[in-house]
Amino acid sequence: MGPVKNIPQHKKLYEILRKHITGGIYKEGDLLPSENELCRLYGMTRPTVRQSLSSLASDGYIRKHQGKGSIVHQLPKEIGILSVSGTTSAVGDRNLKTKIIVKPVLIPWKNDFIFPLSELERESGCIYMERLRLLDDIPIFYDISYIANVNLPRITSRQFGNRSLFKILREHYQIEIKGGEQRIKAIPASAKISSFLHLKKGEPVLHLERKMETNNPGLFLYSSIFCNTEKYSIFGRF
Amino acid sequence: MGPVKNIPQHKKLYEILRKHITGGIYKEGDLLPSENELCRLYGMTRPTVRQSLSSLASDGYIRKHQGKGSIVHQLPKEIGILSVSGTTSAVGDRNLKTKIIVKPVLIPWKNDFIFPLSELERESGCIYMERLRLLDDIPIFYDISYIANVNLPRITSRQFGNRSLFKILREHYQIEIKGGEQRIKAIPASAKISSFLHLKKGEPVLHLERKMETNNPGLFLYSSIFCNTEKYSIFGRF
DNA sequence: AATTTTTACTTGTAAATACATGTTTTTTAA
DNA sequence: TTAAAAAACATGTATTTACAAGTAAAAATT
Repeated sequence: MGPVKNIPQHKKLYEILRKHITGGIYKEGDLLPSENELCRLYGMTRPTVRQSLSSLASDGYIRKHQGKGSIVHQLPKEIGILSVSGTTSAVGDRNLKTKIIVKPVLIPWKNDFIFPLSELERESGCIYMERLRLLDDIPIFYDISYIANVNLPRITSRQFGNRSLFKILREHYQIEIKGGEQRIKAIPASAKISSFLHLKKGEPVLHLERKMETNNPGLFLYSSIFCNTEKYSIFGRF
Repeated sequence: MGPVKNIPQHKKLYEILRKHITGGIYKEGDLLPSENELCRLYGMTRPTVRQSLSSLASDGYIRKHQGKGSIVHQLPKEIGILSVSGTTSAVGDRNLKTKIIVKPVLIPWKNDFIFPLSELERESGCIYMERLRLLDDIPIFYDISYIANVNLPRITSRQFGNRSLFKILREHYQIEIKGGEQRIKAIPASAKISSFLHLKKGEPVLHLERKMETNNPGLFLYSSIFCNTEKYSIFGRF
């Protein structure tokens, strides 16, 4: 068993309400119970409840209105930590598949890597993998992931299957994504990318370069993602 | 004079520290004064100081590390509320120009507008404008803005010049952007877009559709933005 | 009956306090 | 001299209390 962490109360309530919203118990436009009511319901004080609500608001699950209350907001569908919204209809519960193109392997970092690296990261080497993600059997994301090889024993030999990389990192290594930064560009599809994403060469592709921070300071996940945005858009809040 | 609002203390400190960071008083990697020190310096209590710091952290200006302190983080250059990072060098203090293509005019909303509209917005009509924004005389953004015509007297006759639309809304109408959502796609440049952005027709263009929330509930800004991302990337945090 | 005022309830801001937990430096002991 | 222990200091979590300000419903007034 991994180390059982003491989860703070405000995080517990955040998770409870988040699941109630994503699970449909609270629907879009619904008014959440008032802060004082949540205090009574879950035995917390108002500052604690407010911390949960403010996290939910900044993550886009609710809107707060002074004098009114907290109103549930519509959510996009999440793939990994990328949100997608369909251009014609809602993504909903569509068929989501992941295909491993290159299984995790340990390689040296490239000299001109897309983000600056720390010495420790450079020395540790790079765990590299490529994945293709499909929605309704249409390839949407071509994903190249890079992680520094620090404290991730046996990761290159793990069975990934359809499970998310993030899930494996969380469950086996207690690593959670806390946030990150990204650069976004529109580029013409290369021969390789176009074949993976079923596009013609030169057609527009969305390119994301991301650096993700984890609860382990010093450990970052990097990814270079190519998206076919013909039918779906990337959705985000700011 | 417009109504002078009581600005909360945590917001004041947020602004002070934000300006110190963007102004270079605190540089990247610097350790901010500790929470208790900030309390003494600005005569606030720790919860108030913490609220400022947590806002700065969620906006990407600092990173907090338990036991260590708050560390200043590198920032991208902001254009409007879009961040840009150069692919070759930092954007820094480059020449930024705004060119009005279509001056603000009042028109009816299109039936198939990019976002769903409330009845009040539909009835009020739409203030429409088009702008081109250049970095070092290279056109980077082609911007179409839509605002519902509610409580914005004389806006169509105002002189915009180089001033930001956001600045005018803030200074003359006390309207501030609180956040929003966006859809991102890569599309081929149309004839019109390609001529504005100095690209060939069909070349990849980044397309953003944004809905921005304001401090006036019910009032939203909408924009459709086309970006030339050949030399610059859109930068964001998540 | 319609309008205005009051009241109750909502979230927002802020202070004072306490203890937990992670990090760094200093002190102490081997 | 080195290594372990303690202290000092950082942020994290949580409670209690108080009042401000926005909203909506109830009550009073016209």
